[in-house]
Amino acid sequence: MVEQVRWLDDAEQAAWTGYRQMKRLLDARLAAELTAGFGLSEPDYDVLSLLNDTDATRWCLKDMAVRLHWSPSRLSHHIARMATRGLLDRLPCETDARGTDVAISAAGRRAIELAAPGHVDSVRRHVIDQLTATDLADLARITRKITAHLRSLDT
Amino acid sequence: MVEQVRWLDDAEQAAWTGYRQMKRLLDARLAAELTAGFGLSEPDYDVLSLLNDTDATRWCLKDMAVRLHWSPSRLSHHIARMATRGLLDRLPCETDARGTDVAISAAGRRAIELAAPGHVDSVRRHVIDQLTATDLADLARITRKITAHLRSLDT
DNA sequence: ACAGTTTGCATGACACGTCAAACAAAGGAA
DNA sequence: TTCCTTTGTTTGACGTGTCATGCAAACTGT
Repeated sequence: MVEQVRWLDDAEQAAWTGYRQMKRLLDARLAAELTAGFGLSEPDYDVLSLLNDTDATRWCLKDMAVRLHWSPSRLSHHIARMATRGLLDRLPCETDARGTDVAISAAGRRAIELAAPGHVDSVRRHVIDQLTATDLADLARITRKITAHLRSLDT
Repeated sequence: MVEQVRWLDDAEQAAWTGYRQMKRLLDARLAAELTAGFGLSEPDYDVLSLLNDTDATRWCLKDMAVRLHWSPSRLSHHIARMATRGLLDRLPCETDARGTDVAISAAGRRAIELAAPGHVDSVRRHVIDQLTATDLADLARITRKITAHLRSLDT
């Protein structure tokens, strides 16, 4: 007995393929501008923003992973890559001998402070400025619904 | 002279971070269900869908790349990987000795016909069913605006 | 016909992210 | 204490996507 498949109708297709196309083009564009202008990837940007914007001078990986919503493995790999580039320093955690702390380096601070205005400008030009206030509210509402649904599946 | 940076206000932040979070969670979820259920990745799915849904028994890489909006390099890499898994066959193009044609294999056809209903169901459960008809129209409109803007930059 | 350019694709090096496995330190129960 | 489990991190293998490069076939102008 084959279950009936409900394929997507035109309106559903328009939303879904629209999302997929926007995602591909937008991510490529933002990554390209960030890399070309400042030699940073989006993950680099996220890590450095966290380290630069908060008062804490050091973060342990565990807390960073939660804050960034990254897997521990991903964070470990990425921190290792960034450390070899001199963007940050790894230090042994003082309160837990298993842990590793991360601190932003002078080069990392220079990089993020140079890149931040340009990246915000990219987001503004390619996203915010293309949409009305209503669009922005709609997008926030839509993404909130789907995000909430997906988070509820993991509990 | 430092230019003034217009950081994102709350409404803009809500839309932008909402999009980024949804993207990460949604992509991870859909990829996981597709892989776990059918051993296909999303790129696999896109390629096989194209080969299976159209009347043409073979496609040349060039045309596929345009149709999928993929870079030639990406397509070449991916076709190579899929060919080693037996999902499709590579044939010399008959009208252009430089070209390569691709045809779906029996295994590839089985895979896509098995996976398609499940994948559509994933999309329906995690996206379509979470949104109202208004949401879907809003999403289509928003993505169309941004996609059109980004495409206009490449011309 | 021939030289120069363009086109179609393959390849290698690399960055990114996932999973599974490994490991030492920490914590808890006896 | 001793044992067992959990936790924090690292590592390796792999799939994926990008860029730069290489190369042969196709095209173009003379």
